[in-house]
Amino acid sequence: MHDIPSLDARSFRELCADHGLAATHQRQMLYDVMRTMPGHPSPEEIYARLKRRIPAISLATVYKNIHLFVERGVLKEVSMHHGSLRVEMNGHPHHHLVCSQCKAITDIEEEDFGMLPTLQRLPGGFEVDRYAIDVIGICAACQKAKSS
Amino acid sequence: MHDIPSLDARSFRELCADHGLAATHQRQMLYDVMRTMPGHPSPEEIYARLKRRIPAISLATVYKNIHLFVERGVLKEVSMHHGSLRVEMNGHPHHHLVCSQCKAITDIEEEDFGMLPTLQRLPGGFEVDRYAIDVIGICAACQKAKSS
DNA sequence: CTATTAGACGATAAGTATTATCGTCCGTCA
DNA sequence: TGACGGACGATAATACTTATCGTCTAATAG
Repeated sequence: MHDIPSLDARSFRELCADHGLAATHQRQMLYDVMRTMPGHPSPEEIYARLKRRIPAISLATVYKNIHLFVERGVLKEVSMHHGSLRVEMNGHPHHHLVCSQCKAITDIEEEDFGMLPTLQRLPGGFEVDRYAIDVIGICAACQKAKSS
Repeated sequence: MHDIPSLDARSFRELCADHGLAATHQRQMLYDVMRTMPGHPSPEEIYARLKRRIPAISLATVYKNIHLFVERGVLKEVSMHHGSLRVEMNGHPHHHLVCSQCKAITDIEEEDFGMLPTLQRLPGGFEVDRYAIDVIGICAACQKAKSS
């Protein structure tokens, strides 16, 4: 178990400057809490822990700043599919093309991949069932909308 | 534009029998609506369309039956990550190991893949940014829990 | 073909997760 | 130092999903 080195205020200011964000105390603490929590905690879990450092913090601030960090490219979302329940009717093995702008999902057959990933090392005891590949990008419609 | 052949009542009954489900009218219409809607519509969108065929249908029935179909293996979820917002702190290129039971997410470095997928064919105009690979299976802890 | 019964249905209340609004406050720059 | 813009916190509002419960229907045994 090794400690995660703490990000000093100076480099946090630089990070913010690079992404056009004001370097506030709340943001630094939020970032630090996220950095030191293992796994991929939910906003609620982050909030609970952050509240221990800044009791007056609000959950809305956590959401607002996570979204802001994502918008400005400081963080990425784990998945593009977290809005609502979606299911597969397509029986063949296939994967997805996901537009990061409009979130549209298009199926793409497994045969259209020339190569499939193969895992060399796995954490002990994990039993693999299948792969799900998301190809993330910008769809034709959103590109058109952007350039206009 | 070709029509999607409609599933007749007989084969729907077989489908249900195979998965231990009662073949109700609502379920058949739900299944049929989902089958004939393009893309991956949300439960609300499915409900809206289904309501045109069965005005008395309830949104709760849509949710209940989608879940039931998923449980029994008739359908699959598009993504394992639709509970709540999760973000990435991990800077390196990496992917995820996802337990389909407990939904835990573990990072896995890109180097641990011997081969990365390559796309041969793309729908015109889609601009690829990156790949996100989920390796779906059962984690060690859930296997232990299952076997005990 | 009918009676029985488990499971399905629909209405609706409740529970999560998330976002918007708004008044106030703080840091920066003139 | 004063004005301004962005950030904050409280809270209301909204979206999404699940639970509950009384009624009804499909499966099936006779």
